[in-house]
Amino acid sequence: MVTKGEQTRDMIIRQAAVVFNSLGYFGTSMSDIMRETGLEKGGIYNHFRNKEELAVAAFEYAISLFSNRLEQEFKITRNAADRLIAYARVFYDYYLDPDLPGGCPILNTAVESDDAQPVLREKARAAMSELHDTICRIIRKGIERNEIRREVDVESTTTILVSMLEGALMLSRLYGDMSHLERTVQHVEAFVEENLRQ
Amino acid sequence: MVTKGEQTRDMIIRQAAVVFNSLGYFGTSMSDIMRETGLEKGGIYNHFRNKEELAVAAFEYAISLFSNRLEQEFKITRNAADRLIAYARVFYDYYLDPDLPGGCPILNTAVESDDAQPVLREKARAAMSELHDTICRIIRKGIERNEIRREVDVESTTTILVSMLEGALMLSRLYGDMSHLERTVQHVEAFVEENLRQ
Amino acid sequence: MVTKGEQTRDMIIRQAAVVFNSLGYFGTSMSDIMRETGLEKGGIYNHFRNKEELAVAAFEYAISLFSNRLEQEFKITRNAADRLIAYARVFYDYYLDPDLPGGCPILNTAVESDDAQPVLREKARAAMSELHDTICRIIRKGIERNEIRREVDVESTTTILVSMLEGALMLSRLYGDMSHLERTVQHVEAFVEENLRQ
Amino acid sequence: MVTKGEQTRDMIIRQAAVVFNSLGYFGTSMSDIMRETGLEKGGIYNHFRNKEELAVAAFEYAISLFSNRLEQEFKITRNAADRLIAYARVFYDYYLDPDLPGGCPILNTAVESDDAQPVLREKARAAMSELHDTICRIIRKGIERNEIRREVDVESTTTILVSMLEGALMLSRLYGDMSHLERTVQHVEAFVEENLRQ
DNA sequence: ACCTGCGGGACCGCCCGTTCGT
DNA sequence: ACGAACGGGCGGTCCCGCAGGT
Repeated sequence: MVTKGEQTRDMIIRQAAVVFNSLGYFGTSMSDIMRETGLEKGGIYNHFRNKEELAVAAFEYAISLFSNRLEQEFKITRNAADRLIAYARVFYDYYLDPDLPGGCPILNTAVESDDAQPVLREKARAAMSELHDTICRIIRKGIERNEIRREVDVESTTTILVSMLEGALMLSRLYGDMSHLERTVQHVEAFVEENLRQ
Repeated sequence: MVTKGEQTRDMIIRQAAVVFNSLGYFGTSMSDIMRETGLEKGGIYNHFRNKEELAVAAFEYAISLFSNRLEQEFKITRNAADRLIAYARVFYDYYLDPDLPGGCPILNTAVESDDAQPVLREKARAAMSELHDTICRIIRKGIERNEIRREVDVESTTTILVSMLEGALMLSRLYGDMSHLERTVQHVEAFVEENLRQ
Repeated sequence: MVTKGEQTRDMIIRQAAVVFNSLGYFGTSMSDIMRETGLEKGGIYNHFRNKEELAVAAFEYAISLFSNRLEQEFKITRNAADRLIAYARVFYDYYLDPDLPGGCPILNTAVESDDAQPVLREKARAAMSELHDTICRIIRKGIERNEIRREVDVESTTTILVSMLEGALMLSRLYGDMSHLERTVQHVEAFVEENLRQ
Repeated sequence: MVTKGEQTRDMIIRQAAVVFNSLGYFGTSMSDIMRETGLEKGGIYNHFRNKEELAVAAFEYAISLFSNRLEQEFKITRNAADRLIAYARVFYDYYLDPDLPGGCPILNTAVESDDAQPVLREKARAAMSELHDTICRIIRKGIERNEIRREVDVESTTTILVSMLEGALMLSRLYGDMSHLERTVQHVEAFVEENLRQ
């Protein structure tokens, strides 16, 4: 059973995720959250001890949205090489129709959180590692299943794929121009076919 | 002749660039700048109308530092294919020994500045375009000089190179682990030799 | 029911009215209000969006105090000619035992508020118009009731009475010498008897 | 001989008088004076020890302008009764074509200066006394010369005349409506003819 | 001798994140 | 869940002294 309080908490998280991902941790004030949720300060602080705790919850929610997209894609894509292409396309689709405005939450948090925000930084690391590991696992499984060439350097390829798409999403968002992501997806497709697929 | 005021102004910019690139625009307070410069508020606001004007000056200074590195590298590298590799290595070197702590100022500013910071956003766009155009020009000249293959898609290749290295620098910084940049540089080297070099 | 917040808000207004009427809008700092109310900045800004909003509320409170005095006098004075004399005496009494130190709030605000303080200026205009209209109405009713001579110029007489007493209060306050108001009240009495009373 | 320095000092005073009379002592910043004079801070502080000293000089200059007007009128008006009317008309003319925007400097200073501005307050008192004494002297001389009735109360009449016109100028300025001063001048004319003139 | 403008530091009005009584 | 109160920090402006150049 879901209590009223949990519903409110979830609503706050959903709304806060939008604001935090758009304006950043420092750029977002609790007043912004108040406006967006329609709650008073006390109502929010009832559910979260402080701004950071809320930001962490919102970040994890944002990550879960993106992960769900990936899972969804991977459900309908069994071949490892295809999955890597699907992964690239998820970034492209995410740009066109994002769950949250403001770009990739992991990159946003990684860039903004410094030594003064260790908790968020750690969360960003964990989320990025999760993404990295997912790609690694796909490649490794692909090698096992003879869908991907045996000589491929798993770690290195993963780094390339992740870097490229994070960078391309950032570029497309900076210019409001999807062509950067478009080209990157095409490049990933060619790269997979020429260098990875068995 | 350089007046005392200009010297002070430059000093403020240099110190501010460090802080802004580490903590971000919102994360940086004027008190941080005061502490770093050793000046009082009045002393700083004598040279800059407001925080944004200082941030813009600091950003432009940060960009100039990175550009100088690139130029320096390009001075000792004539071949276009070698220049692209040199470009990748500049990111790697920048990570190991950065002019400013905090990573790539362009990416930082691109990620943090939203619709509420239009001036900084535009500056980030301009700086990124400058970088993009530099790479484009190298490839195009390489094609003219028969150093790079005729069939190479200039724009697309540039997007890939820029995305990959911005993304890789972000990854290496997030983990404090240079291996991401290392692998990316190796990948760029291979990519240049196999796909670009004539 | 009166909430705690309303009580506090009223208290702030009462205290602020004292300070604003003494030191003026610019001369009063929020720290002055803090000291007087015993509240912290946040406690005050909870109830008023900004200094101007507080100043307006304080001004309206100050006006209401003076209006109450007038009403009180007019309750016990039915004859129009007597009421005009009572009106003059209210200024005299107000000097001797003011609700707020600092003189006439309307004159203070009229003099200090310029084009940069349009809201306060408008409030001062409205309050002065209210006062003017009150005197006008008394004279007009007095003419209807044959208490005041038919040939009296209502508007002109009102202007004279208002000007004279505002000016006299200012003079008495400038010198700390009630004789200016004393003489003016005597003059009003003579003026009413010789020129106005039927 | 007038040195360059004295010229500059006078120019500063003239410009400052405009600003101080418009915005008040607190409402005027030294930057306002800088903008108006075109001088730098040091250039101003060379001639005046601090803001207050400048304000005092500007006030005295403003007073002198008004006094000159009065003197001018009194030069061409020998009869005492006529002089009192002329005095009223000077206020009217001053409203229509002021030497300085912002109304009567004496009233402005009297209203704004409180216990925190003892020097300005004293200057305002002195200037008002000067005006008061001038009117007193006219009436007294008028009595001596049989231009004004013997039984007139000099002090009281002066207070009435001064109060009325200061008040009326304030009213006309508050509303931007000269009719208040117009009526007051007419009333003074009638008052002089009926009550004062021999 | 005179002016310029740099730098200081207190203070401004305001908003922040937070606590706690209701 | 509200909203009053907190207290400190925000970006920014103030007035002013003083070193240094002409």
